[in-house]
Amino acid sequence: MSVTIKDVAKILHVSHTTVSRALNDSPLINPETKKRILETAKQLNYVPNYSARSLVRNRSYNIGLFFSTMSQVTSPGFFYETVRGVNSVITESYNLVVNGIDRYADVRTLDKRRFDGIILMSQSEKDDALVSHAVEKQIPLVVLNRKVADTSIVNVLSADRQGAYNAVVHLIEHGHTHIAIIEGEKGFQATIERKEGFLTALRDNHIEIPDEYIAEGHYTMESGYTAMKQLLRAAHPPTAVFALNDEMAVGAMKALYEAGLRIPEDLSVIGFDDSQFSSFITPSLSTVRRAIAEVGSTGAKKLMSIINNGDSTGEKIYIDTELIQRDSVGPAPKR
Amino acid sequence: MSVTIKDVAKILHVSHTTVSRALNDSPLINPETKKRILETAKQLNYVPNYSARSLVRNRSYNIGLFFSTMSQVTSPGFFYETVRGVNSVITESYNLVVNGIDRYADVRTLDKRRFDGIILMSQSEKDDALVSHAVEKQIPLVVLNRKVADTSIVNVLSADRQGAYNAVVHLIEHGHTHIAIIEGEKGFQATIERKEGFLTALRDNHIEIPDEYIAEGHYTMESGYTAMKQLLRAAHPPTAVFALNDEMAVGAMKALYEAGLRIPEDLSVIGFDDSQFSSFITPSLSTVRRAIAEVGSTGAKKLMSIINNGDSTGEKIYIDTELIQRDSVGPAPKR
DNA sequence: ACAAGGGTTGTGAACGTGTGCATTTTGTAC
DNA sequence: GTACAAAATGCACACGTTCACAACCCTTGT
Repeated sequence: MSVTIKDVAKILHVSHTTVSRALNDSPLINPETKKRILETAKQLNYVPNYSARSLVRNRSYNIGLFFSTMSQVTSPGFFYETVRGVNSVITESYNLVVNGIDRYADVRTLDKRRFDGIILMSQSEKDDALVSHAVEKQIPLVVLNRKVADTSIVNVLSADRQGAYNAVVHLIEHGHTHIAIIEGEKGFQATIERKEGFLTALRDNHIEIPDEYIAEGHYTMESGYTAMKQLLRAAHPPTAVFALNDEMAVGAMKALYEAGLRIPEDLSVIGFDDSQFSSFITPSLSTVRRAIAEVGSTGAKKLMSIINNGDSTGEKIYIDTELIQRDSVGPAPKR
Repeated sequence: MSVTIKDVAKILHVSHTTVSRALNDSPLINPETKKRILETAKQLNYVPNYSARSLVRNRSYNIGLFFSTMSQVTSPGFFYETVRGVNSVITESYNLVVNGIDRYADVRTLDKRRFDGIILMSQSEKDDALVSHAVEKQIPLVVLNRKVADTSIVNVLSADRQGAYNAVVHLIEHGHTHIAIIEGEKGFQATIERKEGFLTALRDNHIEIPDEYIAEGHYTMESGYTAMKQLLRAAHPPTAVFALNDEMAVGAMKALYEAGLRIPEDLSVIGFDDSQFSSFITPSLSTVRRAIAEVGSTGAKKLMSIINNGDSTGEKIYIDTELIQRDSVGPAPKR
């Protein structure tokens, strides 16, 4: 059926061992015979049988990229960037297997022999079952996006706190001193980090934040809309709003639009995430871009080094964010 | 190291063959011993070695999902929906391997033993190299999104023509008779299909279309913007515009906004694709949603049936689109 | 008691590749 | 030419599983 190393061997009157050595450029082979072998292998269109190779080498050549769930990922852009980042560093001899971990009935069937290593884009604490399983079974693992307690594993995270800090400084540099925040879902790591950055930036610049400048949100457009309405009812309405993600920023903009306020002349808005739509809305939305693809690629690089070199010192790596300046932020209006 | 069927066999004083039979629920086994074996297998946390199984069964248990390229996919939403759709029908025993075919130096290294079947989300004619290779090597193949000449292979396509037809009928039902089109990149299959639907709808309703209602576009926001400006300079400007994708629709809306025209009071706009941002802009954009996830899932089902049942009659399957009604379409203004 | 036959289990080879060790060939120095 | 080392090659087994075939046990009918 398909051509094997034995077929190549037979043609050249050598043993299959020699052919094997030629294909793996072993030092134990005459360069000339090696050349001959490689030539006829190519000519015969030889392709190694990965199953056989995997069996004897005890390597699957599969890298698992798992999301908490496949049916409700954070956002399409988030998903795409992650896959793209990881994919860019995985070499041709490896297969990148993408799945949601909720698709596996039992994480314990995830075997070292089925995956040489696992990259987990974690969005929920439920993933900890997989994490501890991998640790126990000594499957090389890198966790992206969500900080995990175990210090022995590699964690790649977006520096959301610093990004939020920069966003708020950006507002301050435009003269704003009345800056409100629309928070995200309570308890989420992202919410905590981003709010922390917000508060620190204000503190560093000696700006106080009254309670009425803090509005609740749930990362949805609707919640941003109602939050903004609430903020506008404040005794001294803010001149700038920092929404913890872009969806809420859009909701806030809708509320401002309805209230007859202009952006950014009357009020500046800045979001977080740089969602795809941010550049399409009017005015285009200033925001903070998380380098998701870079999170994926550095995670993948780390994983490959763990697999190949066996270095498994856990660490936490932070990937810088980028401030995206568009049209929704302007100078603070005179009072 | 890890537990094999021989380990299980040794404990129960049976042969490894018996264990194998138990695990594959073969009829050639006593239900009672089978039960005993399954129990201890579970207890030992036995996981089958896929490499070994693959080797002897000549099956990789890998399904390849290939995009033309990974670095510049049509849109994040498109990518995500595709993967999600395919993933939803792939069972746990299979690995879904995602990649761009440009990552493979030579498509001929794509082997039947490495992939039991391939799903190709095709966006370019360059993919034909892979198609013909798969046909030649008899690798089960399903091509999504792009019509391919070879009638022997399964093709799953979005019914763009019918979707465009419905969109235009939707405008006509709102009383519009002066309807313009912003075209997409010349030569693209999608452009041809959508324009065809547009023209047929007008013809069926005895509406003429003057040349000045046909504007060129390139699927970008900028091109939609300039196209709209051109359309507004017409002797009798249209009351409705059909943009062949959402990006161009947004560009058109920006041009209308600058011209002081209201949407949909003065002019209605409808797009195509239901991009993520369509619901976030103001006014929210009416559009046509392609059921990408369904394209993926039906393609995957077809592939699995080819793999398992060997039925390989080529066919072209069209997946219906869905008209998404939002706020950018209203009744035609009185003249 | 014995043959027939169904049900259940075991034996041994095979899948394609890599590797430790033995063997042969080549090269070098005397 | 011989001795020895180094280089190159071959042999045989291993990896974990499946499968064809043989072997065994037990029931049933004569």
